Parts: sequence; C-alpha cells; structure tokens
Amino acid sequence: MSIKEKAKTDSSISLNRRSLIMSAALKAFAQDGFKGASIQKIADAAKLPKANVLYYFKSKKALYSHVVTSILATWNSSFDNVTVDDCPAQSLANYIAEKMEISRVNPYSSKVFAIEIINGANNLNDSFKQQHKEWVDGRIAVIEGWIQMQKLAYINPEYLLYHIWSSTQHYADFSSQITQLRGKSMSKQEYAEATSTVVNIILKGCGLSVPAAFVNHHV
Amino acid sequence: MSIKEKAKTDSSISLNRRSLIMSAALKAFAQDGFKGASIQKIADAAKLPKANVLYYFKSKKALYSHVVTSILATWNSSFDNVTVDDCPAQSLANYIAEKMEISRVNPYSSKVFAIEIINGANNLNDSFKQQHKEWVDGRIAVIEGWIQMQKLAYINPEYLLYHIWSSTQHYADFSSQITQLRGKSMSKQEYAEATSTVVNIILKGCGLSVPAAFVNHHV
DNA sequence: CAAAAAGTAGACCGATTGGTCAGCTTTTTT
DNA sequence: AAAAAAGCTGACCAATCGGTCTACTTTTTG
Repeated sequence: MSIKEKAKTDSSISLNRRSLIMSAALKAFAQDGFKGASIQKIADAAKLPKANVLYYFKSKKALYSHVVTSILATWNSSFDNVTVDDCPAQSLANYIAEKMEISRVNPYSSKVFAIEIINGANNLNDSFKQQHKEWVDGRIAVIEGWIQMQKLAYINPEYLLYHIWSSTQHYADFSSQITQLRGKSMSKQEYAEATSTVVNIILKGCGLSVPAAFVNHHV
Repeated sequence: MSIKEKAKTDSSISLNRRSLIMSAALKAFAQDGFKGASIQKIADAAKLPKANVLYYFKSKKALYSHVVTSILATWNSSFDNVTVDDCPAQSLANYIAEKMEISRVNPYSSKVFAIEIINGANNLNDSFKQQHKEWVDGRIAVIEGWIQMQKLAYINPEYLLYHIWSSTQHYADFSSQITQLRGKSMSKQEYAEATSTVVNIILKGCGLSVPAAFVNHHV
C-alpha cells in the first residue's frame, strides 16, 4: 500500500463516508446477496449519489470484499485461545453463548456470510479460506485432545463444530421465519432462554455437565 | 383453473419442458437467490431460448413460485403424523434422520429455502406461511404433550424444533464450506456418521436414550 | 386433409445494471 | 495566497435485465 493511499483512507471524511457506505452495503448484501444487491440502492440508502459510492470503493466486488473483511474482524472469540488444559464444558458453553450474542446483536453480518457460503463462497478469497481452515484444524486438535484426556466422550470434532455453528447462527439467519412464527421478534430475555436451551442440548448431548449459568430454571 | 389451462399444462411436451426449466431454475435460484438469478441464465442452462422459458412461465416470479411449491411437495415427513402416543426418542430420531437425508439428496431445495428466508421471505405467499405456522403449532402441541406425560424432560418445544432444523439443514446449505474444510464432499457413509452425531447430541441433549440404529460405534 | 392449437424463437422494448469520465467545489498543503 | 490534493456528481456508456410481440413451425384435433 502506498503512502498516498493510506493517507486517503485515513482522512476523517473518508473514514466517515466509507463506514456509512459499508453499513448500507451490509444490509443490502444481507437482503439480496452479492448479485442481487445493486450499487444504486446502496447509494440511495446511504443518501449519496452512486458515483460517490464508486469514488470510495472502486467496484461492487471491492465494496463487498471490504464488508466481508470488516465482519471477520469482529468475529474473534474466546474459543480462539482455548487449549486442552481448559474445561470443555465451560469453553464450549462460552463459545455457544458468544455465537448466540453475535446472532442477536449483528444479524446482518451472519446473513451476509450465510448467503455467501450457500451461494458457493465464490467471492471469498483464498487467504480467507486458508485462514479459516487453519483455525478449524487448531480447534479440532483441542477437542481431540480433550477426548484423549477423557475430559470429553468421543465425538467427531468436526461435526460438533458444525452443530454449534448451525444452531447458533440459525437465530440470526432465519430470524424472519422465527419472527413470523412467533408473531414478534425475540426479546433479549427470550434470546437468553434460547441460549440456555442450545447450551443445554449440546453440552448434555456431549455428556458434559451444564455450567450453573446456563441451567434452565423452568417454572 | 380453466379446462384449457389444465390441458396445456398436462401435455407431454409441456410437462417435460416445464420440469426441465424448473430444474435449471432450482439450481440458479440456489446459487444466486431470486433477485440474483436471471431468466437468460436459466434458459441457457436448459438450452432453450429465453422467450421459450417465458412461454411456459409467465414471469420470473411465477417460475420461482412454482419451484418453491414443488419443493414443499417433497418435504413431507413422518413427523407430520406423530402424536403424543408415539415414542419421543424414536420420533425425533427419525425426523432428524429424514431431514439429514433431504439435505444429502436434495441440497438445492434446502438452499433455495434458506436464501428465501434469510432474505426476509418476501417471495413466499401468505398461505404458505400460514400453513407452515399451523404445522409448527401442531408439532409444538405434541412435544408439550410429551413433556406433560413426562415422556420428555422440559424443553422449549420451539427452540427444539429450531435446533433440529438448523443442525440438519446446515449439511445442505453450508455444503461448500464443509467441502472446502475437508478437501472433498461428504460420502454417504460420512453422512451416516454425521446423522448419528446429530441424533446423539440432540437426543442425549433432551435426556432421551438413543435408538440402537443411531448409536455411534466409534473405533 | 384442413383448421386449430401448441410450441418455437428472433427481434425488440424500456428500465436497470456496473462502471467511467470530465468538470466542478472543497479542503489541505506549501 | 497559490498550488495540489481530495471530494463530489451529473452525464454518459455498453451490457444485461424482465418481458412482449410477431412470425413461423409442429402437433393435435375434428
């Protein structure tokens, strides 16, 4: 990156405009996917002329790429640093709870990724994929360690990860279905109950005891 | 529907063409969503001129609607007819296994629905939604019955259903991610192991004993 | 065999797509 | 204050979009 470019992206106006555009783009991509979303509608949502959007992001693909990158930056988790020495029950429960919180607070990010992967992940560059694969391999190694240390009954670590991802992201990705079925969107308290339910199913499902914070107190 | 229309849709050429177009459309909508897919590309995939596609389906929306309807027709499940008198463990295990099989055999259908719901379900008509809601309400009543009869420990039936849907559909919707992580797509045997894993987690997670057919025999 | 109906498909329509460019204003730097 | 850089945007471009129409061929019907 040249000095000139860096200066440009660092100016106050530029930063504000870029983040304004990106948040409009996030919603647009979440609603219509990469192909379905249009620069014009993103510009309208940001209340800017289309040419101005293309002044800050040289193409639709570049804008999408920046949105995806910024989402990934917010997806760090305590599970990243878990080791075989940690407690499986506590580590997994925390991970599940964090993923549920992400679904609750930032559903658009989850949706953008979901659509991208469903569509075949054709717009993610190889370094993303490689990075993700390395993360997964590392986490699988930890889970396998737990199994070998007999802290965890045998389970295929890969399928366990898929299970955690799917059951938590569902609350973001399929929120419109959930809202339709309940007649209203989920409150923070209802999210907490759903979180407990997911934690309970998965931890008990793995033969682990449920940390006190997630025990369901049902009336 | 007039007699003329029925005759038209029933002719042999018409049936063949329509199903040819619909299968091309299914893939297109799974890849790019409703907005992102184009009639031209569907026509190309079906090796027909665009005007011919629009001869059989009067608009893109009509084509989409027919695709969605035909998907729903194939999604009947043994769980539809389960009652409080049935065994929760067996009923839920069968339902999970059926959903996994649908994911394996017909991933495109699952993807079309996933994208539709993620995008906000704006292209599903109200009768679909109503029908679905009634199905869900009925199933929730059965699960509540099990809980009252103490055949099943307390769990929020709604969240249980979401959990089953998400963990099974994940194998269809996110197949590209799974393939990327493993370096190859899942075999039938691997699907069977994944199915056992999902059944084990959820049934144990509900405090139910796992039917013999789904016990994981791990080496 | 003739008439009617069904099927085929190129040409075309206005609207929208992603993207460029030139000319302008504003801000920053020297 | 002058020069340079950054920011802004209407006008415009070729390509594609969903959809229509017309002229033609094939198949079915009476």
